[in-house]
Amino acid sequence: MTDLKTITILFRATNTLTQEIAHQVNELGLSLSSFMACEALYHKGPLSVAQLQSKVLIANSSLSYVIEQLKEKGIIDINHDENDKRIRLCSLTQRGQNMMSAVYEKHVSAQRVRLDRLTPHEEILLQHLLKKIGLD
Amino acid sequence: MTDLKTITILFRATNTLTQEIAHQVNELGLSLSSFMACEALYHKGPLSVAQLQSKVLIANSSLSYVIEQLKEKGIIDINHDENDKRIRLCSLTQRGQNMMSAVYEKHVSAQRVRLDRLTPHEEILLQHLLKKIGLD
DNA sequence: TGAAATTATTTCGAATTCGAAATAATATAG
DNA sequence: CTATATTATTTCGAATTCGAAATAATTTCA
Repeated sequence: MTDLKTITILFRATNTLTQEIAHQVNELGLSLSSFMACEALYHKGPLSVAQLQSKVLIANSSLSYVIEQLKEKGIIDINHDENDKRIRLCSLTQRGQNMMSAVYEKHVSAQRVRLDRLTPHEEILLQHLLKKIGLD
Repeated sequence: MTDLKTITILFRATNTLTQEIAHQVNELGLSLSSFMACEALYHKGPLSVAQLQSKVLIANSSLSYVIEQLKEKGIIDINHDENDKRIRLCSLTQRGQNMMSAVYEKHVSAQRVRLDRLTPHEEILLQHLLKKIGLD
């Protein structure tokens, strides 16, 4: 192998999924980044800005903007950590919780339709291969 | 399989590569999208805006902006098609050609270091699996 | 202790991206 | 032929993203 065909295919596949998910969450009035932040909070509970950043894969300055958006929409709350006043903890509001429970299963099934083109064995294999090239 | 772990891993891997490539091409004063456009022209020769769009994976309105940037930098030329005056053909200028030949091999080797963590057999397999989930 | 380094987060201005509407040229159907 | 539909591309304004610098709190260590 001497070319970058694999990267082309990787970018294309990611782009297809990204567009599809973005289109779906845009109908909730959320950007993809906002939705990913909500997803993380939905699964992990309250997280600091830095912890969120490691999930959402955008620059810290961009995340500040995203958090502001979610706060304005009443989807998340922000509380400062008692022990370390630099840290701001983000958590879903009741409204945010409700939105995610109303929507998340549908989101999963829609994406699983795609992933289920692979056998379980193939899917594990794909994860394994992607991790190999994706680690820093 | 019932979760979206695979998508998480996919997005992460793509993000890692994207960041790395973007960082490298930013040093040439190019955005990732601009570089991808140049890459396509470097390999395929002159392309219409629509043909470029299918390579670069951004919205047509965004591509107009990217093309304008590249034109201003003297990296591409734009000529209208004789047969169909709607079509604008983009091609690398001599300056653009020179830039790409000076840079492209280094770009490939840098990315191949990553991809060579896979055996050739694994790489083919990865391509195959990604195509399965990535097709529309 | 207390100055210097580190960590967490935000602010700022600029660059990139988007979707929807506009423009312009070509193709099609009546 | 000519009105209509389709195709190729750009324009517009708004949203999102970025990197670098700023701010603020905590830790380190001399």
